[in-house]
Amino acid sequence: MIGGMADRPYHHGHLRAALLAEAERTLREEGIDALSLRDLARQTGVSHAAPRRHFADRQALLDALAEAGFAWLGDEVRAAVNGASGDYQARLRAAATAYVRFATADAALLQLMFTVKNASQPGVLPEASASLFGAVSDLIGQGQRADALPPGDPGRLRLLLVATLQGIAALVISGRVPAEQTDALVADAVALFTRSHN
Amino acid sequence: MIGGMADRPYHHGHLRAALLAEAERTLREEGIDALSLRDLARQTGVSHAAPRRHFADRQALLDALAEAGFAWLGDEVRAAVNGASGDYQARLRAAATAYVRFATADAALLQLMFTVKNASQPGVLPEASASLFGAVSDLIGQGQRADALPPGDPGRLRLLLVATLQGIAALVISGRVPAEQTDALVADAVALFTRSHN
DNA sequence: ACCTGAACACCGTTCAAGT
DNA sequence: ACCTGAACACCGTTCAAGT
Repeated sequence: MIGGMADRPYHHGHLRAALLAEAERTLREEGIDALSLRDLARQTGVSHAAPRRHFADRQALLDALAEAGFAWLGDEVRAAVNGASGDYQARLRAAATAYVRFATADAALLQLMFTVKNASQPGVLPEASASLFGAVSDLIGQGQRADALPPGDPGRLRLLLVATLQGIAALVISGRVPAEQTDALVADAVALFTRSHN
Repeated sequence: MIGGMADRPYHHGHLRAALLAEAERTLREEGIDALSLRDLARQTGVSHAAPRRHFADRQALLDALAEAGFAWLGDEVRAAVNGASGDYQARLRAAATAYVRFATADAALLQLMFTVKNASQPGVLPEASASLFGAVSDLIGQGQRADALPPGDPGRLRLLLVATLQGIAALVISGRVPAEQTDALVADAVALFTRSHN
């Protein structure tokens, strides 16, 4: 045997996780068009048909990526809220900033999360996004109890807040908002929600 | 000659327009994954290499579709504003509803408009979206003059309004907002902007 | 249970050649 | 100026077979 590299055993052992990690990197660095199952198999050192065991088709892989993305974004938003000091508006701004930062750092992933033709397993993605929506729900509840947000159906207010953050992210990603204006726009959005309530 | 159908002449004559029309239909009815240059050529009755004369590559076709989409959406929003009767809030709501209706009726096209990896011709897409942004700018100006919208930089308010509409559309398209709740969410958004100013 | 290798039907893109 | 036909290097997906 020349070269001395230990041969990978016939069974990879962590193929599913390896594929997901490699896919996330490719998605972030090169965009969704560069994401091919064959290429992923090549970079992971298995045959082109091996991924089939773990992902029924390309869409199943994309769904899994979106699912992981929701969990991750939910964690980021929660961490930003918990780590922020200051009044309610400051905490809301921290959460909003974390959201938009995630969106610009991993634009293709965010887009994947908010498109979803038809999840292979119906109900999986709504469940995954519940983590994010739950974090925002907590934040809404706090704001309404502190009279820092307008009263009314918290569910609709939550949707409206997520929509606004999502929309800002979309504008930044598409280049219609220059990167320097991002923070100001986020601050404007937060001010709009907390207007005459601080 | 059997069948009697007049043979298409060697030169199609309106190939570019025919390709765009067919592409718009496919995009709307079957989504972006079903949009292939070869299939488009087939359905238009030319060889698979013919589209190359009019669109350098697949991305150039997508850019052209996005460009047309912006012009169309701008027209829709303008028409809604002009056709609405009632106070300012009613006109703003009409515009917002037109936007979201467009988004849900042609989800894949809207997504194309707000992704844009890198337009083949830099500057073409920003120019096309100016039609939409101009319509919204007019609406913002009217609102601020009538004291129906908060004062401040109209440019930022415009971005924020577009972001909110875009975000609502994204939530509806991804199925996170049920279709029945769409109108209520749009009304909430409009109320948020005009709050304590009507 | 997990992976390989060959096969099939598609793509986008290129380019010499035809009208 | 516009379109064709063959060619190239890719895909996703399927399936019998190997370990």
